[in-house]
Amino acid sequence: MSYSIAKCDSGITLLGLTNFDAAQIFDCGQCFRFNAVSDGTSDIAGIARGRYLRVHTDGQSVSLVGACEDDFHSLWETFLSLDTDYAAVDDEITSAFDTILGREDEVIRRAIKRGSGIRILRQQPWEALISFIISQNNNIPRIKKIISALCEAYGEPIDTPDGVMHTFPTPDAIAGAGVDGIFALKTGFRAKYIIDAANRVLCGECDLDALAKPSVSAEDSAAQLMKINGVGPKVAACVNLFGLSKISAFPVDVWIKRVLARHYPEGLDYTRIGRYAGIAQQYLFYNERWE
DNA sequence: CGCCAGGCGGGGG
DNA sequence: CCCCCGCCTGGC
Repeated sequence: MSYSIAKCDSGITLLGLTNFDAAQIFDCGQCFRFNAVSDGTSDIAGIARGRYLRVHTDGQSVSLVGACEDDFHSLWETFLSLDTDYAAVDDEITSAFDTILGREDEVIRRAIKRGSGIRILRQQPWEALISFIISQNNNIPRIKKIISALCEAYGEPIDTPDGVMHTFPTPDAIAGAGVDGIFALKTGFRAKYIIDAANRVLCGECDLDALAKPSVSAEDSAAQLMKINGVGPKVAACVNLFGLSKISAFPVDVWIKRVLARHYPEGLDYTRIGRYAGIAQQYLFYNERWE
């Protein structure tokens, strides 16, 4: 999985990086704030961790446009999960499925092959929490629209090469908006959930930094998150997986239910997949969603 | 018009 | 404990 970092005219280039496909990573539904840059390139750009990131892909190499090495080590290496050996992860997932089913599983092999460029982004816990509360009973275009409106209304503006963009609003900013302010952004019945989340985070009742500690299990973390009104098992699992680095979390949504019914009619005990279950979930999801 | 979209809370059986 | 309904909104 070794790759090298080089400076280039536009930023930094990552050479020899495998298991990395920007289109898959930013289009597999884990993240709602990145989009194709509309300038003829197939670059993908957005705001993460309060900073602008633009990913350019050119054949074998991936470059982070406008980034310097310090940015890479302090932000993007972690955000993009480049410290994880996905080839090793894939092997472990494959053998876990074989063990659970007691046979060679072609379904997970195909899903891994198709989604081989996916990496789980390490998003900020607070952003993941609000994003997946908004995602419930909703579709991706509208989720993106609502989150964008939320950032424009209550985030901080930052200048980028693509114009003014906005950071994700703080719990304080969202709580200050009140239910009416959040409802005005077309969040519908989720407005009161979003405010409840902000209030619980602000008063310390929900301590996201504490939940992010590796010593806190995914189960304990989910139990804490589900005290928030509007957070059930699915949203909690997504926050664990995408915001709290708890990669064993396995969100079960309608697409995964479809996968289980169609491809594992004899049943699949996904609680036995193990420490990389969340990555397996992404492969299965991606394979089903964009079949 | 009705139905659905990456769920969840609340009520009734 | 499980099942089922309603829910904001936009797109079809």
